[in-house]
Amino acid sequence: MASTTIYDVAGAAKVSLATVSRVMNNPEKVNPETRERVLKVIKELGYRPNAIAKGLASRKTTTVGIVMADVSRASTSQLLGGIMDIAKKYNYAIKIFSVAEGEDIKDVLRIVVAEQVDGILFLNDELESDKMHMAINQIQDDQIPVVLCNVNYDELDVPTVTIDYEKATYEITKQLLEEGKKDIYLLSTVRKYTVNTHKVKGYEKAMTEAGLEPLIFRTSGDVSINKYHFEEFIKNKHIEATIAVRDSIAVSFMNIAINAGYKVPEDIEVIGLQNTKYAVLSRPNLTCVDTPVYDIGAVSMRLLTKYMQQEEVTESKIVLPYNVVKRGTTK
Amino acid sequence: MASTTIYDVAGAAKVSLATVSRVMNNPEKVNPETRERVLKVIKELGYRPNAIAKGLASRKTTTVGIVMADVSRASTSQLLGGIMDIAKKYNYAIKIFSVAEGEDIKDVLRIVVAEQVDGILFLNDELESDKMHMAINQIQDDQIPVVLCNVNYDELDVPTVTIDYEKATYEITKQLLEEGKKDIYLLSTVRKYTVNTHKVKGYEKAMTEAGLEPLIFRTSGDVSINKYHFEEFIKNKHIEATIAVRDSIAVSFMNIAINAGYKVPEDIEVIGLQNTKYAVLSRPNLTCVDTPVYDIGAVSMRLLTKYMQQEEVTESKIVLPYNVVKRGTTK
DNA sequence: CTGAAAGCGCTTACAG
DNA sequence: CTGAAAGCGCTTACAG
Repeated sequence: MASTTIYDVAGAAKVSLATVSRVMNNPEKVNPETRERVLKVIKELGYRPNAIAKGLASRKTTTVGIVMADVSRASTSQLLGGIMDIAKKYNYAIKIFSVAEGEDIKDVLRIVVAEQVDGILFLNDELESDKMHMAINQIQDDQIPVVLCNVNYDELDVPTVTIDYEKATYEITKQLLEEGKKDIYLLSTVRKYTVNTHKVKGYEKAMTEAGLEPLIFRTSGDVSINKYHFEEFIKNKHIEATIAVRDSIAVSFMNIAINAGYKVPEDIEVIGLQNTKYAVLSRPNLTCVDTPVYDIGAVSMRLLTKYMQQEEVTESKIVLPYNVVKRGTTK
Repeated sequence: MASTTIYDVAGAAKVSLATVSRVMNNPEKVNPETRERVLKVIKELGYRPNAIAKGLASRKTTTVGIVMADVSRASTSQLLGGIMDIAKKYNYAIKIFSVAEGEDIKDVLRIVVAEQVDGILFLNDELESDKMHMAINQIQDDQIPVVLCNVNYDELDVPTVTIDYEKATYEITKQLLEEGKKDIYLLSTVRKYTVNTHKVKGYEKAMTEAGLEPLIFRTSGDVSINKYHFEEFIKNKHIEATIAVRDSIAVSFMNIAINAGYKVPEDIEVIGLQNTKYAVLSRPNLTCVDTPVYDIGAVSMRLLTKYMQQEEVTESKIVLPYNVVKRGTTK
């Protein structure tokens, strides 16, 4: 069954294809009566313009490209949730692209550009920083709007939507310090993500201001690996509180600590910096800085639509607010 | 900076655009010397064919459409992981579409079709069953290949990749029965997903065969809701074991049970039917039927490529194997 | 093996 | 307000 084209509609409505096109794109330029007649035929035939042909003729595909490292990561899929909802609202289609481990971002980008997207969203921060810089320069040469989503390179002048992870971590560390805690560890990852770098900075600032040496323990994001790290860690260190860059790391640590005989929060307080579903499935439930990942996705997509439609943008770097959710792992 | 077109390449290589096109699509039809010359220019100019123009001219977009209810659900994003990896391997681009709560699948489908995808993948089973049937009929009328991914409508003759949830649940229930357990509850959802229907069937079969009345407790997938359900549940029932359709439900139940004074697995055994990351972040770790969600995504994408490229397909309904991972919540 | 030409299904100045 | 025509960047028979 060949699908119906603009010619079919034009024929049935006894107008030229130009008029049908206008009815769809500039209805105000068409005589109301003609317009109604065409609209009726469109509905009868169930006509929908071929997006590919439209894209070629108008040189706008109404499609955005999303570049990410790993879809299955919880934050990525939540970002996607926000992005999809807003994209739907503004009638944008979404193409997704992954950068595999070891693959060159620039290669992926050339594909994205060849796919003729109207704008690009970079998700998260698992992509190597220096390559990202080059990649972004390249896109900007191509004149195609980009927004960075949940990642922040301070030194780059690129539209960005994120939260102030440094401040969040600084504040939560300070709260622990004010309670009189001293042996506060930051549980971070071995691999250096820019977002985690900001968290480390905020933590270090708070500790240093309090005259204390920062205590950072780096491990893997993989539970089956960090488990062993934590078993050693807990044996050898005196720990009063931990703040983890990811909830799953916080929960993994807490489970090991409790199994080793510690009480949470009485002996050790534990805090996560995300507020994912892990936080409400742990026992006790995890206190968290709540980072609005869905919103970051939604806002970044909205920002991108502004650039694509050449609307005026007053703020190109948007920082969303966060808040703290107190649960059972803190006093 | 306007991007380079096939004309630029043709000009620089002193051939016609037809030859450039052939070099890219049917290299064997081009004289080796000419081919090398063109290839060299392509590399120099960094030429990549405009995917949109190519799609229009060839009526193949090398793009697949993925239709889903909710990206942020863990199983969806894992399916996507498998899909993306295989799609990349076969050079397919991916467009994602969501069906919002209350939205008509047919409306979404008309968009998908207008976007000119070469094939469609339906993810999971959150879409209303009767509407799905109509939707699938519609696509098949449009002659566009479809594969169902991690969902199975027995009564529909549509290519499908899934696992045998009924058998898996039957077997795990039987194992508990053989240990002498009788008060074995199935924790399912209030909303009826087809996949869960299969799980219920397998469970009921095992219980009935053992001469026992099936014991099904239905609750919400939302932890903040099912928590209260479980508090009542545990007060009023005698429970020896539970099997949950989702890991998060299993963990949520287990936390309530332990807080109420029960020991797991001594008093109550708990089993999940997914094996997500939740299973290794619970205390104790959750015994699970391990369902290979990534693989389901990968295999379904591979199957779809076969249909799109008109390769011969020997099996249109693929059932992947699963296995059981014993951890701390069973004896 | 190679090129000229038609066509994919639209949009968009340009006339009228 | 409407239509004829050119063009978007490719592919693909058809000749040669």
